[in-house]
Amino acid sequence: MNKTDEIDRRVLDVIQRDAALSQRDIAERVGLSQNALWRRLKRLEELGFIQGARTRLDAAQLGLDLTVFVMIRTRNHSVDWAEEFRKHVARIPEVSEMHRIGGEWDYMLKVVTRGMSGYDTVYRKITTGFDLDVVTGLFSMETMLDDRPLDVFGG
Amino acid sequence: MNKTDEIDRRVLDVIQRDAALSQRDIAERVGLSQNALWRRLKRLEELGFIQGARTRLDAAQLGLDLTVFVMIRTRNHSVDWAEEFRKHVARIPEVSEMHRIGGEWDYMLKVVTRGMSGYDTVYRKITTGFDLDVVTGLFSMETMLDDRPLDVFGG
DNA sequence: GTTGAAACACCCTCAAT
DNA sequence: ATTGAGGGTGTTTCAAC
Repeated sequence: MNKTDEIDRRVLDVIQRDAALSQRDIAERVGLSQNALWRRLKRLEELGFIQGARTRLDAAQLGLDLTVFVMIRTRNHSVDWAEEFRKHVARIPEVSEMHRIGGEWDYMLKVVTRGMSGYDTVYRKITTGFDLDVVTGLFSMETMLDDRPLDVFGG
Repeated sequence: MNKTDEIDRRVLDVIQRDAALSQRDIAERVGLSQNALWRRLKRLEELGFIQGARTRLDAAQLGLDLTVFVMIRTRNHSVDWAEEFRKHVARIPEVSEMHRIGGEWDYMLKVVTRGMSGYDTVYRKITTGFDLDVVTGLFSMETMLDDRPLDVFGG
């Protein structure tokens, strides 16, 4: 990691786990004064380590009870087609991630939606207007670990 | 969705996109007074819709430049074994998600780590001490969409 | 649901060390 | 790097409507 030391990592780890902490509390946890912490936070923001904060919602409580990983093989492998496909998928709010992957498949999407009928709707949206070779879903039966913090240390 | 109306959904959508907004700003966006918004937020927290806030960090800037989806087939399918395996995987900080899935594979893990050498280390950690039948990695060549907000509306 | 106000906590900046 | 302090902003809780 460039231009950061151990204390910076600890700061980043604390705030990535809880964005609601006051600067006073963060400072106490990492062993800095509130003033010194403020300057570090400002620097870390300017350097681009910090990308804003999000409130986490309970997906199940919102009725979003089904997670499906969608594997896609395409016939077209041009860069332009890929970007068009990305824009198309970006318009589907149930898609939480999209990766271009290597090997047997070309794309992998993570879909979080409302039951099988919700997935059916998403499936239709994904495939509409694009020439996809194979589309198959891997259904999550149980989310055992979800959305954990990044491994700020180590490495 | 239970016990929530359209305004609640709008509140949740606003705060899931930006946890740093003031109550005054949120209230203005959803068309409430700050006071009324405060009561709604408190209620939404009590009902469990809100699960706290996280600061988002730039993975690439932290050196976390490789995402791998690890597909695992096991020989043991008992509930106890699954829980032991979950605890084992939960101790590996590079694993950001873990799902028990149906079909050809048994588990799918999302790993975010530092290059191929980082993945090799994680691979060894995952497989140490557990009798896994097949372990294969799907490597993300490009993250096209990442960590998008939940689909609060729709459905 | 609303406005207004009071009490308090927090953020940001500056001065001094 | 630290403490201390001041002004501005945000949060929380009232009272009154």
